Amino acid sequence: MKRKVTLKQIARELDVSISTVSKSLRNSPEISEDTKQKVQAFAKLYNYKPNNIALSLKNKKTKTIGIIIPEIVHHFFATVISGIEQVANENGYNVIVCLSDESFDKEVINMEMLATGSIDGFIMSLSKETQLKKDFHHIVEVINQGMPVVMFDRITNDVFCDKVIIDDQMAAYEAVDYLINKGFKKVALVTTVDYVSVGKLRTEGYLKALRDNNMMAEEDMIVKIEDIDNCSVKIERLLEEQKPDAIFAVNELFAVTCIKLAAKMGVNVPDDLSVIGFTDGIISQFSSPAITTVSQNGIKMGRSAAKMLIDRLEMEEEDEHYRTEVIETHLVERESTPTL
Amino acid sequence: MKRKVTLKQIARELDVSISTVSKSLRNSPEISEDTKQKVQAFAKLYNYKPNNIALSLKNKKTKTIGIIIPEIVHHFFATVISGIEQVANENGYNVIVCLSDESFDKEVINMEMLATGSIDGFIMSLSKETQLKKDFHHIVEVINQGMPVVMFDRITNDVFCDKVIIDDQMAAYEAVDYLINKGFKKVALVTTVDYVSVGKLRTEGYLKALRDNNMMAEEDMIVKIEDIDNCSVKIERLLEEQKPDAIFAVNELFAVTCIKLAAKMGVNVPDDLSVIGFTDGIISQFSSPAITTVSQNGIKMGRSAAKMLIDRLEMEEEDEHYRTEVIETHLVERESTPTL
DNA sequence: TTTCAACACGCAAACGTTTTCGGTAGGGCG
DNA sequence: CGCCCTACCGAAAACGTTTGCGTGTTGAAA
Repeated sequence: MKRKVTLKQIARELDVSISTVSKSLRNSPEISEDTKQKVQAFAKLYNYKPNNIALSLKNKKTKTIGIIIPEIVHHFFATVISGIEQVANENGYNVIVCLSDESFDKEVINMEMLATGSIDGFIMSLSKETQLKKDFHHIVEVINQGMPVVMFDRITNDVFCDKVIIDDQMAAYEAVDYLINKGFKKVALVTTVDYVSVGKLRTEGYLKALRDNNMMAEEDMIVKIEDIDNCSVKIERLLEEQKPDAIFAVNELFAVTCIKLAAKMGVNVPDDLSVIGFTDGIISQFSSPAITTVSQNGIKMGRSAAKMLIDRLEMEEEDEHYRTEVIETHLVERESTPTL
Repeated sequence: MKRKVTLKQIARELDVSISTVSKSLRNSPEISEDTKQKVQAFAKLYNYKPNNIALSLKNKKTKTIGIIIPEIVHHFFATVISGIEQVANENGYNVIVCLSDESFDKEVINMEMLATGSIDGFIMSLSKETQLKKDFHHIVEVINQGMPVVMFDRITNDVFCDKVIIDDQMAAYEAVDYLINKGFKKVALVTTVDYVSVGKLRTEGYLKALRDNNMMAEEDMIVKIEDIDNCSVKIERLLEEQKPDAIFAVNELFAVTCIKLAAKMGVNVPDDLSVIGFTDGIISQFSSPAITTVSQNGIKMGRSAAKMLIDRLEMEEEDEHYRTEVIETHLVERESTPTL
């Protein structure tokens, strides 16, 4: 087992100074061709690679991006990471991933852990608990220390930083408008509790679409789901008592759950009921029927977030002007809505 | 904006030496209570946290685990990361994730990038291209440099290191045996090309199950899929010409594709055809019908891999004795096989 | 022969820690 | 008064780099 070789070892071996070795390897004109050749050959032979940690310490930059997201077993977040990783890779950055598990405390701990030198900047999406508590001091703190933060999807307006989002309200609006234009009169909404920012925005889009089409929003046509594991009763009650002819669900899990429950009650999708989901993930693609959905391009969001962060990291004088990029969405029509 | 404070700054401010500050913060008995109090108060006030990079350089350990996997937008790999992250977190480690994108070159580059000091050890699953080329020099190299590697799922026997796998052959055997015991006579196999190690093992399990039940394996009952995007014709031909009464698919994507194609041809699952998949992911759970599948516990694999790696990292004298842990699987019975 | 530039290289600082070793001052004791 | 011990603190090395600057040698020009 040959351990990693350092400048010092090469220097000792070749009987020159450390700086001579370093300069030779970086092809400095200060060093004679002779010496350079010798050093470079030796370095190649022993497969010398400069130590990243030492470089990080010296340069005060780690070339590493910290990602903090609620969970990773989740199609959307996985695609975002994928997008981030692409751009990071193209620019010589690594990504270090931390999971908040929807917990405020874990989010704080992870941020503090990474903020002490491990990374150059953050890309993050808020945990539910953080959105509920509205406590963002940990984020403000790292920003004040001069570390750039880019937030995506689950963001807050209480923190000034770069952001990447979709227009949740508009996207929901268009989906619901689409249903209404298809002639549906009783469009229900299956959404999250209000403190989840994106859920709230999508709910607002639903309401606005109804209003603009002169339709009344009815309390009973809206179900808010706190916990996916026991939401069946609420949805079943909706289907039974209200008999909606269309449902807009704010994520694909809700959408597929609606379809499954409907099927169990003998309600056929799309013949008796149309369903539109949100987020074009695996479920929407492979469930039967395949689900019409608002596509939210995670790769693009990730790429965009990474680009914004790296741009900010690599500009010389810092810019107090933060940007919010809005990624466009579009409706993917599949089998859960009428085809004509 | 207040930048991060260092020992040196505290020392200057309090007019003591750097070492006094360091010792005070670590509660050394060498320092008087008075001074300790003063320093600790000051440090707390300015929210001092030791710089990770400097610590890494000094201690020659980064408390970071490198993960290299083929892709992340993939339920199984996401669950494995999740498991790794759990154990890593419990032990004060961070994880840095690199994607090989099924490319040999990217796998090599990523490994070399991380191997130069950024991490303490690897957890990885081989890319398809690497399995095809059978070139593992990059892995052997980092191991020879004294950096521990744990391989999971897509492994090779050509490298000596810790491994975490499932018994692919046995799991496949049991699934096929299950089908045969249900009375099915024409059990087809939808698998990958041979160089994917897990695919090959599952194929062998299928063949062995047939043999042990005195059934002939027929060439025409086996389809090997190279590229998921245009596999329809092969599967349709299988369904049409062979009319199998059961299919064992080596992953859930193949399974759901079979079901969808069957449905299009008027073949009902499970009435006319039974299907068993592999990997209990989102697709299996939410497709209609929900798919009976061999469950491969990604969380457990990830946890196990992380534990093996950290154990090895934290033991004082190094152990040349490598372990291979086999995670148990079990069949999750759902709607794509007969219920009685 | 002296002087000066150019060339080739080494020294040392710096990044932020931790830790070993050494040093100083004061007090107690003989 | 002298010695030693203890309590407290600082200097410096070490981790592996990069780089500005100083220095020595050489050759050529004066």
